Amino acid sequence: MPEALSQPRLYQELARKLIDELASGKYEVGSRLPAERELSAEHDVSRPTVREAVIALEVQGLVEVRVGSGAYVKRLPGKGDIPGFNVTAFELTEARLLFEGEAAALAATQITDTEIETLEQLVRDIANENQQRGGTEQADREFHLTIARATRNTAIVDTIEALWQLRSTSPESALLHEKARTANIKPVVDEHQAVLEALRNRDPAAARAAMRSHLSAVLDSLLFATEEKAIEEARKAAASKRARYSAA
Amino acid sequence: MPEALSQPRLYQELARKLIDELASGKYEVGSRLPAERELSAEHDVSRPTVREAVIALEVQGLVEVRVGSGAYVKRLPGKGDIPGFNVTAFELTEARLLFEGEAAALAATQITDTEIETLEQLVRDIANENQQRGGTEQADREFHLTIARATRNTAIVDTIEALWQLRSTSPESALLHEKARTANIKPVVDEHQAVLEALRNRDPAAARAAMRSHLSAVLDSLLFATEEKAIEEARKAAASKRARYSAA
DNA sequence: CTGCTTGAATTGGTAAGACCAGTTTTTCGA
DNA sequence: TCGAAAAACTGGTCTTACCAATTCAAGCAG
Repeated sequence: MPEALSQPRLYQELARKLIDELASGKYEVGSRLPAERELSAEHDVSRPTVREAVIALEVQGLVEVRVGSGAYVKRLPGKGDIPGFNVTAFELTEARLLFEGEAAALAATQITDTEIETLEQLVRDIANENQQRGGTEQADREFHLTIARATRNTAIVDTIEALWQLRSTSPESALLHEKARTANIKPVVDEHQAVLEALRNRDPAAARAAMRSHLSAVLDSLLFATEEKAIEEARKAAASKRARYSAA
Repeated sequence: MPEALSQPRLYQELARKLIDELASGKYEVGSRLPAERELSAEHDVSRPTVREAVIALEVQGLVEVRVGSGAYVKRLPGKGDIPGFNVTAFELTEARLLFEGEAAALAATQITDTEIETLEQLVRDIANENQQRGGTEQADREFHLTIARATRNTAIVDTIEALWQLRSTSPESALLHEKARTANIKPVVDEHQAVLEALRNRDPAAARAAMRSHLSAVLDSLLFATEEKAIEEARKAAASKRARYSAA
């Protein structure tokens, strides 16, 4: 089930090398990368492979290629650009606690009756999903994204979508969530119901509080699902960190 | 200076087509895309080009290619995945107002003295950047990212990095920001200084307020820089929206 | 008939070579 | 000295070829 690591592909290896070189400061922003033919010889791969790697960087917005001129550094890579770097489920949920809380508050000022109805149906769907063993969490995701869309802000929708994608991208994160979820069913429905209620009343503060409360519960269940000693320390630290933030 | 649109590349055109097909529901999540050779014939391009397009989708997490088997749909594209779809500068800044405000609050509970010093230097750098004509805003970006890193949460850092990247990705957004920035220099330094002061005092509520105030001012300058009639409506709507959210 | 083995067909991975179309640099004549 | 033509360079794309992993069905063994 851990499904074998996909066989490494040359272009990914090369892309990784290039990103590392960028991160190491070998090339400045605005400077030109070596020509494809040079990189080809330098790393002992074919030109198509170099092209594939460069395209990978381009899609990530790291470089910009100009026809007939070359590939230029657009920005330097951050941690998020280094493949194999996984955010933990804790970090992810903490980020959602902060961001989705605010999104819910903003949504409360913009949401339509139609969207409220959609959310009501989704809460029912979530209850159903929890019944079956292999719940897909599709309804859960849709619930949160519907709220995001209710902010009428594309950037916010994109951001929250990205966070959900991270959740499935990071294997560790996905597993831990599944483990925690199956052990803790009913509260989830109630919590979503509370968020919905606050939105129905167009109460930003209540929506924020309900969403934070929900994700705070998720965070707790994650911490609970982790029993290793080493994590125990992190657990306490996280709780204390959250307490100080919430108090403000 | 708007520098001509980069000559279209075939792989991008094909990637766009494929994304549209995914969005239209032609392929379900988990299903397999046609073989490279088929797509090659179908769209009348060479196989290398197909490979480049598929890699573009892969880097965006839309598909997963399995050696010897095929490319499988991993998730369906959201708005953010459709090239040419630009979030407006307003949306972007509004999102930052929400998210970075919270990040600053959390950072206030975690930030180190060293980081405070770094921020002090960055505020000075920002002042310098504003002096020169073609300010790069590099220090500005670094200031905000340093605060993000002080949250000790990778997901938060990634998110805020992504928002800054969006800013440069969207041409419209970048232009408007530049226009607004040159017309409004000094306040920026003061506002950053206020954020820094709150962080120095480890005051989450003050940090949140200062950051929101700063981005609120940015939002105002953006609105001010826009004079078209059509936008005037949106301007009032945005202001009212923000007011209701802030009041909560 | 069932189940396992085996090998052909399919599919992605990579390389090499060629030619085109822009861009940049060099060269050389006015 | 300056400007225009030419050469060199760079990315864009195609074609062909062969390798490696995966699939799947035919065929053999039980």
